[in-house]
Amino acid sequence: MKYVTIIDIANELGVSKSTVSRALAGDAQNVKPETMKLVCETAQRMGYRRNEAAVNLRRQLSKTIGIVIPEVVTSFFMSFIQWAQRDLRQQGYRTIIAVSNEEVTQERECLQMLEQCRVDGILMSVCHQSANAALYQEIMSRGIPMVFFDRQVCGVEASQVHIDDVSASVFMVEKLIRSGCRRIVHLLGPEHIGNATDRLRGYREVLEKFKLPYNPQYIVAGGLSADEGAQAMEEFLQRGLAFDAVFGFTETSVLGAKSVLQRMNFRIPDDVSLCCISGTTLCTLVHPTLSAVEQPTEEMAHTACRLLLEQLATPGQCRPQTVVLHGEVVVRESTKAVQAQA
Amino acid sequence: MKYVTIIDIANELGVSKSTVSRALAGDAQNVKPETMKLVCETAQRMGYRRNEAAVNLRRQLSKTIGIVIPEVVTSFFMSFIQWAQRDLRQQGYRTIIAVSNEEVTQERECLQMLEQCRVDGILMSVCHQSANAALYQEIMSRGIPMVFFDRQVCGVEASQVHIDDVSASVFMVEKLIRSGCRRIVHLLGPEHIGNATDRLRGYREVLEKFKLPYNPQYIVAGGLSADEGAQAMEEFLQRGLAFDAVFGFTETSVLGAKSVLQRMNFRIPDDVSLCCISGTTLCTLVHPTLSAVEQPTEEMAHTACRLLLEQLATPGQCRPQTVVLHGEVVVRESTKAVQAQA
DNA sequence: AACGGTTGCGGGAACGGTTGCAAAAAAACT
DNA sequence: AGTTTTTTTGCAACCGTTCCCGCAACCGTT
Repeated sequence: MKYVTIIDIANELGVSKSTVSRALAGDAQNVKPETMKLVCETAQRMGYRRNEAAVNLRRQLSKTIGIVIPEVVTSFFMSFIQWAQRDLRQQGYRTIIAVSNEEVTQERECLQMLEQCRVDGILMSVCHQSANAALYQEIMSRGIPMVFFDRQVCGVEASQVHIDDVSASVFMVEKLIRSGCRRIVHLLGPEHIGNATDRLRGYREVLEKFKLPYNPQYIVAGGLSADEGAQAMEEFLQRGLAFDAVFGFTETSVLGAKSVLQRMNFRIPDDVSLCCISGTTLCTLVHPTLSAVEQPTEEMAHTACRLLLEQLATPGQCRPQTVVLHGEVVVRESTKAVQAQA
Repeated sequence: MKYVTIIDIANELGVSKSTVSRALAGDAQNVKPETMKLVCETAQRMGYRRNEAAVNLRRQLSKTIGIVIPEVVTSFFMSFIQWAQRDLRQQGYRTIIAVSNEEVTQERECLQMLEQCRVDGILMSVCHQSANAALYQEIMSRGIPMVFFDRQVCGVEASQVHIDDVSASVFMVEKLIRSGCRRIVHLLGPEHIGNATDRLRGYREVLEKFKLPYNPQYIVAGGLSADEGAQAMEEFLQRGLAFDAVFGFTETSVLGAKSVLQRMNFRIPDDVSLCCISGTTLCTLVHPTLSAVEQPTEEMAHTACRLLLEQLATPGQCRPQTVVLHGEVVVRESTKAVQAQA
């Protein structure tokens, strides 16, 4: 239970703790090579582990970045974290992960915890586009840079990185229409997630462009989870309306809808085309594989880290900037081929 | 960039920092109710955030548990973390998550980092059954309790919690045989994961019990990922052997195999039954839904936390204990119904 | 021998909280 | 009023590390 400290090492060797500290820090300027070697070996031998708490306290910074994500079900956030951790670690930063579980109050607790741990910066994907906006501002006003990724946040002057939801939607829905679909159901995302509005807007833009009627009956709240998606699908089926495609806010909800349809023996894509935005590897694991606008996860992580690291390097200097990435439409088996020009 | 400290609050109110500290700690014994109220309000107003580093340094403990997981692709570990976090938070513990990416050296770095952060205990799922065993021992000998979950670890005297892989295997394979399958391919897990051996043993036991021949040709190294599973499946198909079922070490590898089979128009389960151990929600999202022995994720998390918390409560007292949980066989669409008794 | 410069090291004050102990203040007894 | 008891507060040490400052030893130069 007792950890070895630099004082223990100092006593062991009959030198001062300053020397030990310098030796372990590799300060070649101020410590003789032999001493350095001796100290490091003794530290190794005695099983010394630096006490981060002491370092943080003294240095007034933690070399730690907090990452807040809304959920751990989809692989997107997990994969984002993996990329981000790699980038951050390369710059000597640790990461501490907090999950808000899509709940505003839990999100607040997460942020408070991160502040207590004196994180140097925060990468954040919000669970509500505006509910905690004031808190974000407060944190940033204390000098802790935040970069928001994936989910857009409203009314906060901060760096953001997300995909162009409108055009992602446009691309995907156009693909559907060009493949012959005319009555497209949209599984709408939760209204408190800004991206949902944009994706719906893209959907409507395409209908307009192709002079197709917009019928609100074809819009169902599909939530985020597979269960919600399944429920939404059943709800729509109740309405008894003809349809030939389902375009979903997110992967999981479409997969929920998919299982409902397959259970009712709809053929995919012959009877119904399926597609969504924000696809991950999951899309390739299901059958038929799911057409989707893929999140550029790696790029998003790189960008978010870059924006954050820039702010950390030049405190208070950087103006917030928003980077909009482009998702890649990947057509797979769940949508029909684009037909020859009519 | 400057945080408010208890000294700032003390100066503001003209009291000592001891009083502020006690007031914020809610020490009703030693501080007048009015003072307490005043201090708390001022702290609130000034935007005070306790410095965890200072507390940890003074208290010689961090109230933090480290969780090390091998990967972030499958939802199992994510979901485990979520449950564990809930239990631990209830007892006042924070969590810090580290990912070893299935690499022994990265796992060592993770553990070193956790030690530096002076975590009070570690929940761990290893990436190799024995490679870092000495390190685990060393950590535990320093008085940091570790509990190993899901993946078994060899040659270490520590608490573990995992499912009964042999009987899980037995149950699943028996189901296959009772549903009429006779030539069952097994996608073997990596040899450095102890559970793989047990699952293979279960497979063999059933064959023996039913007096079916064991043919090593039907065992293919299926790895962990979907890609590896797909590759293994193709490798097996090359052999040109007849088969009517695939039983896999894990979900993802079977899903990889599944996409290969479906691309080649095998009907599931009519031509080939599919099933695996260690299924998560993913099994219900694919089509046809996948029969599997489900991980009792929640129970495993509860148990692991309980074992760890017990050790934390009575330092050095608890003998290591191994808890073996039972997975639940969930039959879904990818396997045929069990036939009437022959 | 005296000089400035470099090198290598030790002393000690921070960093922000907690906590045992003593002292002061307030309350409750004679 | 004085005494005891209780409540409330302040003092100071401490946790492990960093880092500024100062000291001594040694160097080569004059």
